[in-house]
Amino acid sequence: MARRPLAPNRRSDTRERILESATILFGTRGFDSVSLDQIAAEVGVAKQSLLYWFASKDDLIQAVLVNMAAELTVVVEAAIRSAPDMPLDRLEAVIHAVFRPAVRRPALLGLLRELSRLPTGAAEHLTEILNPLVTRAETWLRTEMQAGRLRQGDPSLIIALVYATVAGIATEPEALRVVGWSQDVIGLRKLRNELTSFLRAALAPS
Amino acid sequence: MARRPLAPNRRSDTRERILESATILFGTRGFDSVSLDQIAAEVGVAKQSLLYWFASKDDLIQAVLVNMAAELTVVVEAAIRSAPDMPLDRLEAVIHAVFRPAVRRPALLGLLRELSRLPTGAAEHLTEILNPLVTRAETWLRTEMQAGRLRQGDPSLIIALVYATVAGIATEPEALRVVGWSQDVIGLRKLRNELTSFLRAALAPS
DNA sequence: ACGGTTCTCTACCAAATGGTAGACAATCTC
DNA sequence: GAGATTGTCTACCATTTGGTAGAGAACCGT
Repeated sequence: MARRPLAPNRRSDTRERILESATILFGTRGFDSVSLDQIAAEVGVAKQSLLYWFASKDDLIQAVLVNMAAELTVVVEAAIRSAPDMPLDRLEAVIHAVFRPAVRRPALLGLLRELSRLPTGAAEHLTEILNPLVTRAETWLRTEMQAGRLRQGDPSLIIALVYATVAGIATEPEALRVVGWSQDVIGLRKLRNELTSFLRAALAPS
Repeated sequence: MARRPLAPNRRSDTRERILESATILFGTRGFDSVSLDQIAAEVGVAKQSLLYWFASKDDLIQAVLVNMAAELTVVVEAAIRSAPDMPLDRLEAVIHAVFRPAVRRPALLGLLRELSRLPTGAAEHLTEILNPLVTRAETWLRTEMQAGRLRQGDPSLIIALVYATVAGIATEPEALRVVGWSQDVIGLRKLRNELTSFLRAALAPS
């Protein structure tokens, strides 16, 4: 005796609502710390409805990650296309693009922190999506360096450092409270700006 | 019928062995993903021996964190005392000091990533230990800036950014494999060096 | 020698977890 | 209107989890 009748439109939006809630919960508290029951309660459905849309918890995790990777890809690609031509300005535009969805939904970047604890099989799928993005950024950096518009350096290392910093910033603001800061002093936006100014200083051609 | 007789020396070293194994497991896989059974198996004792030395899992977590914080404090203080007088050199020495225990035991920095998921009550205790360290670094940076030996900036933001980067680097190397890098290309040591060179570029007096 | 302390163990337990089976209602197709 | 499809639910289950109870061995001080 299903109490909630089907929505008037043909397809239900339950899948999207599950993905959204799961993204937030997984991003803030981690895969293993969030149970299917908690996600279901957040969405407002029974746990078995989750398992109707996603065959297992690992499936749901994978879907959340692919979703996040796709969203990041879109905003980054858009930023690259529309950004100014000067490499440092373009770099700043991309950084801002990465942070923009996170300003509205900080949990998105929190997922980056979880990349080291993927369910088996999810890694390959994600690599397929993220690797082209990274490779593209790498070749772009290298080209600009050879043109003398950026200081010489190892593109892989630079990207890795930026990635690590963004993932680390995503552990905020909870972690920073522990060492004695408030969110007012250290905000996501301030940290993003500090990161870009660091990048400018480190990469400006000498 | 305890099969293993007591060690010849009076105090058993079980507590230390538990702390060491718990540090590695918690640091690599997170608090919630590691069960007491797994830690006990790693140490080679029964789970109930864990609960003899630590009243609960939260107690063990807190002990691990306090241990880590104390170790970090020691190496940082030592680096500050013995480091050269030039602020950028001293900064580099401190960064190296923070990474040194991690080179031998990467899981130690992984704990930083877990600071946002503390059991209730552990936060205050940790703040007591870490906050003085941060405050001291902050005032030191401010003094050097006023003396014109470092570029002007917000000390809190700089420290937060460095902290975020270190915590992010700690999510390596697993996470970086996902975006298509090998550990050979991006190592802990290389990232550390890149971080210090970024800091030098960003903080050198103009 | 003996009683207390220290330390480790086996045996359980209640709760939570991911997942299965299957009933049932609303809708679509014909 | 009949049957298939879609979507949600209740009921249940095996396993794992953090934690308790308590026995017993080795060692200590006296």
